[in-house]
Order: sequence, then structure tokens, then C-alpha cells
Amino acid sequence: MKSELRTHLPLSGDTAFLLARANARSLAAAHDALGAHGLRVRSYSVLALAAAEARLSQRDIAEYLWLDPSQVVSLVDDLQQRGLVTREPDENDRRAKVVVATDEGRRLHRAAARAVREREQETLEPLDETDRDRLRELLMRLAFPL
Amino acid sequence: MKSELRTHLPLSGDTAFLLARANARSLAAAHDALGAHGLRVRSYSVLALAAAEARLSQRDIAEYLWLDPSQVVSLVDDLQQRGLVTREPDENDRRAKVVVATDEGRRLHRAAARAVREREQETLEPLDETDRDRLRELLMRLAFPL
DNA sequence: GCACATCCTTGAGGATGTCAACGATTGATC
DNA sequence: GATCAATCGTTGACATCCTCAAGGATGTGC
Repeated sequence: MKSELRTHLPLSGDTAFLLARANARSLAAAHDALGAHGLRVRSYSVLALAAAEARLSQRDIAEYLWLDPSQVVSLVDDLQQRGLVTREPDENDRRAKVVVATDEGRRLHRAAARAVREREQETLEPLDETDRDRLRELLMRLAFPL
Repeated sequence: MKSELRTHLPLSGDTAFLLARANARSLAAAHDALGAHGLRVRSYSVLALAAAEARLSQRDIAEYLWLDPSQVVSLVDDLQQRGLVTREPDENDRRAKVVVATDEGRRLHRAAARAVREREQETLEPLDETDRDRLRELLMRLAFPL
């Protein structure tokens, strides 16, 4: 990068811009780590939610991952065809379908999560442990306000 | 959001996920604020860099915004057709083209930047001024490591 | 001069985002 | 308990965006 840029970074006052750029770096690292496991960031995220305890519906997943419900359909379609998740009927609402990871899905998720976390260390390398905790806490309040 | 989710958020240990979700909220707000000015987040970012002092080439812009150079081509094409930026030859490198905002481009940028910042306040509402500074500082180190 | 890298550009193909509809089901209101 | 609006999953259409590979023009190292 040009040296005069280093001393006077345009847009660096915009939290939105810094967020976007930090996210881009993080995304690239995750994408890289997931390739070997046959997952993309999106499908990994859905798989992770399916492997969670919460028994989320597709609608829940869409809201949680900030996606359109129709995108979740094709993501779950793909994971289901690969035997990684199943659609189970919601006992309380027969319109909804709960997405649950299969045993194989859980295994893949564990392996992929390990790879993502290892790679994440590189992205977070500029921050020490205290700063990382602080960042997580601040981002949590932004990501889940109220 | 389901109450049991609030108490045990999946993926909330992943800084990458929190970053992505916070960024999604921020992007949505910016997109919303920019619509009235006929800009998208991407074109606004390019315009902002063109309005900066640094006289960046398209390659610089691509790197700075984490975009493929070919995306910058069409973004600049669009802004140029609308009379907001011009492509000037780089005196030191005749391959490169410096993207510079026109007077009209600068005016639009100022108005759009104001709208973005106002809207950003809503996104940042969960954080007080000290936290915002702290967040910006942490993100800066992630976004521009070294 | 020659080989190789870099910058902009074009184009193609796939992924993603957005939106409007639809059947099935639910919840609220009368 | 009948009706009407809202919600959930799904499909399809369309625009945007990402990624990659090529090519002409220019720069850099030898």
C-alpha cells in the first residue's frame, strides 16, 4: 500500500467501512479454511446452526444469518442432499421445518469449525487475548442489540 | 428471536460470525441511507476514495475496498458516465488511471457521507462514545494489519 | 532487446441478493 | 366454528456481485 495512504487513510473514520474491510479479510480466511471440507461460508453457517441445540427452523436460520428465507431453502437443499442435515417437522407449528444436523453433519461441522478457528487466529493476530475478548463483546452488542 | 437463543447464542464465540452479522446490519443501514442519493454502498465507497486527496489508481481502489479490479472498472464506468468522477492518466505510470471526483462528485459525496453518518448512529446506538472509539481502534488494527 | 510482471479491460460462469407470488398452516376476530 | 390476515417454506425471475482467465498496453529487470 502507498505510504501516504498509511498516514492518512480515507474512510477510516467510518466504522462501517472498517467493519466491511475487517469482515472481508475474515471471510476470505474462512472461505479458504472451508474449501478443503467442501463447504462455503454460507453452508458452513447453516450447518453450524443445524448442529446447535436450539432446533432452529429455516425462518430462524434466515433471521440469524441475515439471509432471505429463499436462500436458506437452497442451502438446506444442498446440505440435505449430501446427508449432512435433515428437515424435521416442528411439533408446535406444522408450517415450520426444523433443520437438524445428522451424525455425519456433526462430524463435518466439528472438523470444519476446527479449521475455521485455526485460520481465524491469523486474522486476529494483530490483537492480543484481551483485545479479542473486548472486540467480541463490542461486536456482540452491535450484532445482537437490545 | 426465540428466548432460548438469547441465552445461548450459537456461533457467538466466532468473531468471524459476529463480524459478519454486525457488518450486515451496518451495510443495510448504509444501503438505506444511500438510496436517496442514487448510490449503492460500492459506488459510494469508490466515490469517497475518488474524493480523497490520495489520487488512487483503480488498482489501489480495488485493493483498498477488497474488490476484484474488474469490478472497479464497471463501478468507475458508471460514476464517470454520471459525471461524478474522471479517469486521469497517472504521470508516473501510463498503464494506471487515477480516479478523481469532479466538483459535482464531491458535492454528492459530502451529502451522501452526511446521510451515512447519521444513519450509522442508529447502528452504533448500543455503544457509547468510548466504546465506539475502542471499536474503531480494534477494527482498524484488523482491517489494516501491520 | 528480451522476458516477465503489472494495469486496465472484457467476457463468461457461477454465486448471491431481492422480490413477488403460491399452497399449507396458524392465529385473531367475530 | 367460520373467516380473514399473517406466517412458513418454496419456486421462479431478475439484477447484482464474485471469481477467474484472457488480452493489449506499459513498466521493470536483466
